[in-house]
Amino acid sequence: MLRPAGRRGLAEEAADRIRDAIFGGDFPPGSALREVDLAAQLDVSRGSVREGLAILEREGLVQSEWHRGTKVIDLTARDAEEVYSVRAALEGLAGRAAIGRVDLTALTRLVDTMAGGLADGVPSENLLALDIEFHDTIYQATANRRLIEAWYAVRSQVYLFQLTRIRLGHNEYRAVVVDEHRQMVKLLERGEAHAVTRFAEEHVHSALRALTEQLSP
Amino acid sequence: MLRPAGRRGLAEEAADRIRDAIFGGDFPPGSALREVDLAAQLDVSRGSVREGLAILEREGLVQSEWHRGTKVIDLTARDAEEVYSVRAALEGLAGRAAIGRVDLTALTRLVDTMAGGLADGVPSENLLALDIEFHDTIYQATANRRLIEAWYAVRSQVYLFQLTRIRLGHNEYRAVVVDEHRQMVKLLERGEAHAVTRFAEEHVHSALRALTEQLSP
DNA sequence: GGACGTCCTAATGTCAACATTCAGACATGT
DNA sequence: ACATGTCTGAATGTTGACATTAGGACGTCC
Repeated sequence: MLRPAGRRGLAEEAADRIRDAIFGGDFPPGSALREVDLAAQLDVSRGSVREGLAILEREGLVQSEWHRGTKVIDLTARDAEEVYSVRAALEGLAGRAAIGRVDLTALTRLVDTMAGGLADGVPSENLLALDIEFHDTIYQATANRRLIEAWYAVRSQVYLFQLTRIRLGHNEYRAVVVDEHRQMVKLLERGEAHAVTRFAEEHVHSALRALTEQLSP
Repeated sequence: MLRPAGRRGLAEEAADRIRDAIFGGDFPPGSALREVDLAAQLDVSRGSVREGLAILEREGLVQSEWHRGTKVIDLTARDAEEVYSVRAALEGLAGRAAIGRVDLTALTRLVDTMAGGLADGVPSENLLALDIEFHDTIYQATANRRLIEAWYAVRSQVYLFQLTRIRLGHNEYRAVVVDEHRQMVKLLERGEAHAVTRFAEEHVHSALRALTEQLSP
């Protein structure tokens, strides 16, 4: 009943800090991440920072070039399209595979918390955290390690894109989050694979549409 | 017209050598990859080997645990199911996105080479290399970097699984490769997204079935 | 003024020494 | 015999020094 206890190294720690800093806006898209600076700020060796940056590159949050350093990714409309088209395929598969395995009460609780927060005027960033946790729960339920890996490879990028969606698009996000996720729970409960797949994909595509409207003009 | 010239570091080099060794059977599934040994054999520092192993972990070929070293992945039926279900979703998306962009003559040439090799009694390993190149071509044509990344995250595992399919299953692979890929080209030419998606997914699932028949009994 | 070659600097790439952790062998006590 | 505690060796984790590279600043030549 006990999950294996995991120790962590400085690289994971560094990756966490840098990721949070990127989400927090300390390193805007396109900015350079210098290993020496990061090492000094985090008080770890450059080697550990390097390894941490490799983790973030795996998540697609940053990009490294030979002897040219690593930069935070850009957030162009094309990038959004790439990320969300892959995400749609993954969410479709995940939804299908999660039928009969997800803890529906846990999902409902998450949606209820979102609804409550929405009514109480909680900042959209917090709703987004619940949003992601909702999808994490589904992926975990599939117990498909490769699928979960593939999700992690876009998750941070999704997070970053959704943050800009929130920050640029006023209340558009708040207007749809709760309903869309509650609908997803309902379909998962009904258990029709085809319907779940289609809705999950549509859920992602609608997010993309909302985003591109704010990126291009 | 010129692609940017890419320099490479020792880490990529090390990753290539180790990957080839795994494919070649020098490190069977489950075996340990000791950094000191590898560093000595490759005549590079442990740091570079470490970074190379991180690359292979990104490809899903090996798995590392904190202070417990890295091992080559296992090839259980469950692992095959995980890899191929994700691959099916990706191939479906890739096929759809490649319509109208992929170089159909290049694909045809690949299939023809396969057919010729099949008739000439070329080893199945070579056919497999062409098989993978066929799919690489499709993914590249999509110009979707995230999709290509996701493909790279399963590609080496697919390679390894297909190698065991070849080595255990005598001529089952040779009997279907050419026809399936020629059919794929035909559908890509016709350009109906739904048909391409469905066939690409089925193509992967049939490979999974052939594989599980040889892994479980 | 523009094309070219030469430095110089600031960053990354590589390495070898040191620190830490794990897993098993062994001993001890009950 | 079993459980527990201790030790040890072999591996990984971490670090700081050194090597290499990219790209700009500068000067020269035409």
